[in-house]
Amino acid sequence: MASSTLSRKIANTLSEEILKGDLMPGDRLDEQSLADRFEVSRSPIRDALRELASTRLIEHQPRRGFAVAMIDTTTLRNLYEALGELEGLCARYCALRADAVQREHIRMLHAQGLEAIRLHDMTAYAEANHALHRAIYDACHNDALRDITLDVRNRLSMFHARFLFSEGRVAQSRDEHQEVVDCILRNDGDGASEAMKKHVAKTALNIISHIMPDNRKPMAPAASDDG
Amino acid sequence: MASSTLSRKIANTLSEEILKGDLMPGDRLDEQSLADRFEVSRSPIRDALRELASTRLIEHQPRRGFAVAMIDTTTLRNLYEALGELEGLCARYCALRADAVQREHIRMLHAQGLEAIRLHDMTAYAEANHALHRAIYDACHNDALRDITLDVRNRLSMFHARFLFSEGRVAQSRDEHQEVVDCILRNDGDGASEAMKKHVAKTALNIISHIMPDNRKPMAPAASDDG
DNA sequence: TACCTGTATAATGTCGACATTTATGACTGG
DNA sequence: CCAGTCATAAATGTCGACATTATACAGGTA
Repeated sequence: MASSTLSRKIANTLSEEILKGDLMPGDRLDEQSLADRFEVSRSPIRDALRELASTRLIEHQPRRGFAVAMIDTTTLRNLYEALGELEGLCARYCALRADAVQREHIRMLHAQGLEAIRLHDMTAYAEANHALHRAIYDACHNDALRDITLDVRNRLSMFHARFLFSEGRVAQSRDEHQEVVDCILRNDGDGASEAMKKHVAKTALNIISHIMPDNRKPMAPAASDDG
Repeated sequence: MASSTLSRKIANTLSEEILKGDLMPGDRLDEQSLADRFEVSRSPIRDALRELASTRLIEHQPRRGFAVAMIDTTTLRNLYEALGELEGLCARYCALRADAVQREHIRMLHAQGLEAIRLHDMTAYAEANHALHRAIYDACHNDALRDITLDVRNRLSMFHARFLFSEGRVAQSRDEHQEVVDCILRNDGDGASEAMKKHVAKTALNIISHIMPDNRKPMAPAASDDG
């Protein structure tokens, strides 16, 4: 249990808290406070923060410390545009390259999502949704592309986690997923790419439209609106 | 300029040395040696190495330190495939969105490259080449996409620097650039994307073909020395 | 001879303290 | 009452030392 280094475990903990939304964009990460909290010295804290900064979840400015990355609306739009293109590429390569096991896995994850919707289990749907996208990255047979896409998605995860589940959005998202999966299963690279790009674009529109109203502040995700 | 922190200056220095090829993939970065060399303690060295690791130019393994990233042939192919797609996207958006100043800048950089070739000044050509690609990223009007693309290109820069300038490759590259620039200047997004993807693919093929035969040190972590 | 093992060395991980700089706030002058 | 300046304080940057662990080498045994 003490196998990995302290700093890595601390980085993982902080990462989860940011992804979960416990730490909000703009929150400062005070080294001494974190050292007190984890009952270690500042050295492993510094290492953990530098490691986290590599994911761009947090930002570092010399002599001003670390803070959870602030994302303004322009950057948010750019990131979603990039994510759409990247996921489109993953979907395309996935449709063209995925092996039988991977296709079956994707089909099953989509079915799990459908079942979660039927049961109105939004937590299960969120997990299936994430797993489905992840499976498509994995099946694109390009680890570099997968990693890049995953990094962008992680940077946006705090927004996803909060705004994904508005009323009509889930049904829409389900249908979009259906189209992506259909294209992948019939080896339709162009179709999968286009369907995925549209899906991400609509997700982005949904999320940005929720955030735009209180755009005054540098974009901290406001309170969740789902139950 | 002694303004920024020690660690940032050290990171920049090391980054340049890796990009230039002074430090080769697999070279270990000993903290104490670097501390002695820069005449500082290990703390700023550690910070610099963590910062460099965020660019994936170097890798970190717990209790095993830092080393210049090793790139096996599979990863190299994947990175070039990703780079082709990313640069294709940048070229597309550039063709559709670049303003007059940016288009003129791109046209001028291409002309500089042509002039460098006429003068057989390979250093000037390398600079113009890099600046042209960089200008296309900048003109895509998506900073996130630009940063992602630049990161991938930097990870590959050490290979570019070594193998870009084989005999016939420069003329070929020049013609490919010509096509990309022509497409951009006539707002042809699809054409620019396709031309750029082809250009990167041929660059990759050229470099990989140089590396594959004499499978020298930079590559192959698993298949080490029995071949 | 080959392989396992134990020890010794050297590297990274961690710690506490000091130095430097930025930010905060009070005080004075206009 | 507001603006500017100086002083205090708190945070990050840097340092040297100790702790822990991986690596290498020597020694012994099958």
